[in-house]
Amino acid sequence: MLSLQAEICYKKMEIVLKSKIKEAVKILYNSEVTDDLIQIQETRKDFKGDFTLVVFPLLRFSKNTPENTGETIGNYLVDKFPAISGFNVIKGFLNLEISDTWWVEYFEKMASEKSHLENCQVSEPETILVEYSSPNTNKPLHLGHIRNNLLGYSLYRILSACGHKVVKTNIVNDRGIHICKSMLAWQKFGNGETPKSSGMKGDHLVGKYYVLFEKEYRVQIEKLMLEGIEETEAKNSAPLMREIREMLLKWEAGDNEIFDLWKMMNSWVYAGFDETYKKLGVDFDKIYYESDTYKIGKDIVLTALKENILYRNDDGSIWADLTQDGLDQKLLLRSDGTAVYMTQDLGTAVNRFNEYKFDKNIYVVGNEQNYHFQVLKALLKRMGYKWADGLIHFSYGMVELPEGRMKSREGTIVDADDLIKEMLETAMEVSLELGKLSDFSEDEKKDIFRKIGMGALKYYILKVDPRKNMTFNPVESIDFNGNTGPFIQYTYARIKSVFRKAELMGINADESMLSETKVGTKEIELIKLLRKFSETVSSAATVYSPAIIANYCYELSREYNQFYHDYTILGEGDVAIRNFRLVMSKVTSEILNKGMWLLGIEMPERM
RNA sequence: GGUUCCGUAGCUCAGUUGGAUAGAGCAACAGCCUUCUAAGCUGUGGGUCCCGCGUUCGAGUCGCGGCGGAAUCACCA
Repeated sequence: MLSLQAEICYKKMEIVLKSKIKEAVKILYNSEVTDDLIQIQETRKDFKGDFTLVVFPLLRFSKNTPENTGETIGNYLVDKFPAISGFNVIKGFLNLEISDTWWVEYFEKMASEKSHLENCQVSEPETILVEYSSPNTNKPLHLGHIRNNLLGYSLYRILSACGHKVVKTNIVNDRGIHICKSMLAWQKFGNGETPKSSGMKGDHLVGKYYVLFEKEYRVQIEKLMLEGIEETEAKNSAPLMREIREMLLKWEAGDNEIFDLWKMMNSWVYAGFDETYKKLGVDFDKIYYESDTYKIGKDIVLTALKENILYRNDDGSIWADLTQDGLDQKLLLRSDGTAVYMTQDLGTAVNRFNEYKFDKNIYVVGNEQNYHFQVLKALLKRMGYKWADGLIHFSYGMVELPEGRMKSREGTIVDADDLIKEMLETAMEVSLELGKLSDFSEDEKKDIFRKIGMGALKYYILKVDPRKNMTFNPVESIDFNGNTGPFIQYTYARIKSVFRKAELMGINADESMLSETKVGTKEIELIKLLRKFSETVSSAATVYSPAIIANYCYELSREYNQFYHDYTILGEGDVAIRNFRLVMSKVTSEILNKGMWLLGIEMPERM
């Protein structure tokens, strides 16, 4: 065992360095420095050293050149701090070299950790609701929903990993005028078609009638316009529009026939959604239905009206005036008394707070709804709900195709089920071509194809900064080389393969035997990268970005693959070095596995 | 028009609280499998970080002004 000073906290070398530098400035220049002036960063790869102190901010104390200041502080640190084995100064940068001994001891502790998430735990865990998916029950899920679901689910795992109590919720938009559209079309043109009779997945069947409604509605509008009626008027007075308005009224009045129809068609859709969710590997702890919460919303609106927070228009509609908040007038109840989107969201939020007393309620919803959530928060605050500060709109960017936006009218919507199917097929084709799985059973193979195909899809979407709009290129998405999910899975499978062979040779990775080894620079590079895992997870949780973890896993895989290529592990004659490399491989595989797990991506043992 | 977000290599994307010579992948070209999985590794070429001004010892990063793009401002959700 090596003996290092107890004060060297293995978790945060930077913190120790900071205090040492503070001490140095005090003794050398007789000055007190504040923390923000001590800037420590990792040394860039093309320079010698491990940590770098930027000396520019300290010049005001040293009253000397950057070079001399760096030199003086460097000498002091090497003298007083055994973990620092040397230093060099380039321009205003003091590059500190940490001794190999320190790195090895540090790595030994890391290797003994079980989850590698020990350092991510927050001191004050919160109750956090994550709402994601929020489908409409009138059409199947598409590519946009996939991004939503993957982000929401990953966010859940990341926040949970940091110690928060996270509740996955889904709000199903199962009521409203748009739902009536597919119902009406089915009633008129369906001839009693069911998922069973047609063999169609329920959500797709309902979606078919929604599209049919839009088509017929369009025809009516155009006909009216030919008769010289203006477009807005035509849209309002088209017979189909009148009919769905009536239907919505009947629905809100609880009309039996309409209600039964609604229940039946929704049950078809839910069966379809469940299948897709299962394939995506996402689930929910609590599902809310707008049909339950819109009434609460209505009550809230009427109460607020009495309190003069809202106002009633001449036609009976109820509005909020948010111009003082820099927003506009917002309709909350239609003149016929039916609810709108905002009405139910008010109800849902209040309902949820009463149920969970959450610290945060994160809405994973596209950035096209930024305005909606601004209004929602402003409204709730105005109504006196203090917890509204805890509402967070996790606003992610749109998914576009290389040709531009997906448009239902042009039939460019990428269907979730189709896409998943395609990914799995491609994974199968590529795998079979490489022919590495010939000794596997059909079921085992299928499972591996699924992991690879879904891994590729999930990684492709999650590696992009969630806030940014992204382009989904179908050709690129099924590429398994380079910065892709399968690349990371492959790295993992490779390590697993090494361990299978090691077992046959009767070799074990022994974490307790690391200290006596002499390590190479490549090993230390890897240790440095492995060390960054927990801080990567922490910052992913802070800024709500699975992409940070995705890119970290990629970087780690690249680094490991270089190592794997350049050095032999099991063939190494020096037992201590062989063991060191084995332990390092083991930790790498554990961290890759955990990192990808946080993204909701499964890792195959072989591929 | 108002508000919000975005603009980095041919394409898709990284780029920590402002730090050193801006990085990957894809695509193109040239190499590396009798040795732990070549879904890998190495190399070459590729940049006015949209433009301008400002703050700073230092700006892709911060501020202001342009230009370009997206979203939104519905009795749709």
